[in-house]
Amino acid sequence: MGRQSYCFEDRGGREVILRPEMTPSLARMVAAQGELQLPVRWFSMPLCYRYERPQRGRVREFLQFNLDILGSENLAAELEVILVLQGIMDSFKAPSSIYRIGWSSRRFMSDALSRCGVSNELAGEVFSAIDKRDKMSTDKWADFLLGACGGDSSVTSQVISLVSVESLADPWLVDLMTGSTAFQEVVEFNKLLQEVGIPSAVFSPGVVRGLDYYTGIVFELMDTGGENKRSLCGGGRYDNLVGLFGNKRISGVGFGLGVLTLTLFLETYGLIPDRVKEASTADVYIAVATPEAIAAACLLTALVRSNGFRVMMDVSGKKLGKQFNEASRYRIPFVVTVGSEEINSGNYKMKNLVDGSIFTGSQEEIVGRLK
RNA sequence: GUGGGUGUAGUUCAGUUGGUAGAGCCCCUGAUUGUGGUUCAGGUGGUCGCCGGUUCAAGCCCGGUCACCCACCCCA
Repeated sequence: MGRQSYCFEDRGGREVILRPEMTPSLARMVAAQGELQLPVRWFSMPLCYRYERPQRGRVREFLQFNLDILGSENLAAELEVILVLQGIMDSFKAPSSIYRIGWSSRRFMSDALSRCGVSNELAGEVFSAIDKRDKMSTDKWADFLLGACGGDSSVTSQVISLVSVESLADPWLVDLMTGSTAFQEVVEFNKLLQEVGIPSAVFSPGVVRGLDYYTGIVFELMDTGGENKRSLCGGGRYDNLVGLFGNKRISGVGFGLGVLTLTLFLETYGLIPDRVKEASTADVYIAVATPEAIAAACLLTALVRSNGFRVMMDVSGKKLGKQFNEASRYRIPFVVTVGSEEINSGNYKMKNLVDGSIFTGSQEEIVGRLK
C-alpha cells in the first residue's frame, strides 16, 4: 500500500488513510467481533479512495460492490461468490462472450514457479512480470521475464510454458505438478466450475492479482473486447487477513466489483437497463391550482406518501400547464390536481399522463386507484 | 510522477488572414385565464477558465497558471 493511498494527517496529528478497498476493513470488523456464527456472509457498497490521476474507468472516489464469505475453507465458498458474480452479469443480460472470468491460484502458482526453478527470492519479481504480460509484445515480454528470472534462460522458458498453458490436462503441466496438493485443488475447482456450468470462467495462469493478501484461488472479470482495459472485478481467497487484526484465524473469500467500470462496460454494450434509463423520480405529482390550495395539497401529499407512494408536489406556484410539463419531464405517470373545486366538492381529478385518461374520486378513491 | 488534448451561453459545440459574440438543444413568455408531450411566434442568457504580455485593436498570437479529459505509471 504505497503512494496510491489517499493519506493525510488529521487534526490530532495522526496519520490516517481513506480506505482504498473494503476487504481489510471487513477483516477488522470480523476480528473485533467476540463470537460469530460462521460462516459469515457480508456484502456492502462502500465509497473507496485512491490517490491517482483520474482517467477512463478510474477516479479518486468510487463505489465498489463487495461480497465476502468468511469462515469457510471449502471450495464451495469460492464457487458461491463466483456464482453470484455470474448472476450479476446474467441479470444485466451480458452474454458470456463479451467478458471473461479469468482465474488461477496463488498457492498453485507459487508451487509451479518453484518447480520451474524460480527461487523464492525472485518469485515476487516473476509474479510482477507475469502480471505485465498483456502490456507488451511476446518478444519484449520474454526479455523482460528473462531479467526477472535473473538471466536464467532455461527457467525463463519453463515460466513461459507455464503461463501459456490453456488446459489443466496439459501433459507438460501434469508432469510438472506431480504430487502437488495446490494443483489438485485447482483441478478440483475446475471440475466444480464445469459441473455447475460457468461458461465465462477460464483457467488463466497469467492471472495473479496485485493484492498480496490473496493466498488461494484468485479471479478477475475482464471485458473481452478492447474497449475497457481495466478489470471490472477482482477477488479471491485470503487466509491470513483476519488474523492480522486479532488472534482468530479465519479464512475468507470475496470480490470487489467497481460500479464505474461495470457502468462503462454496460454502456459499451448497450446493456444499461431501460428501468434505469427511464426511471421516474416519483409515482404521483400533486399539482396546486391556486395558492389557497397549498395546505390541502400538502395534506394530500402526506396521505399518498403514507400509503407507500413516492410523491412530488409542486412548489413553483406556476400555471397548471407548467406543472404538468414538469411532471411529464420527470416521467411521473399520474398527476392529481388540488384546487378550490376539489376542496369544495371533495372530488379530485387524477390524470394518467401515459394514456391521457382522467379518473375522478375522493382522496381515498385516488389512493385506491393508485394501488 | 510523465506525456498529449480541451477550456466560448444552463448544455453540446461553431467562430475565417487579429476588426462589434454565434447556432442547435434546454429554459422562460405567449398562442391555450384550471390540465403535459406536437406546432407556431417571441425572449432571457457569456468577465470567451484565470493572470500577464504583444498590438490602434486579442475568443484568435505569446508566456504563465488552474481545471477537466485521454494515455502512461500504478492498480496493494
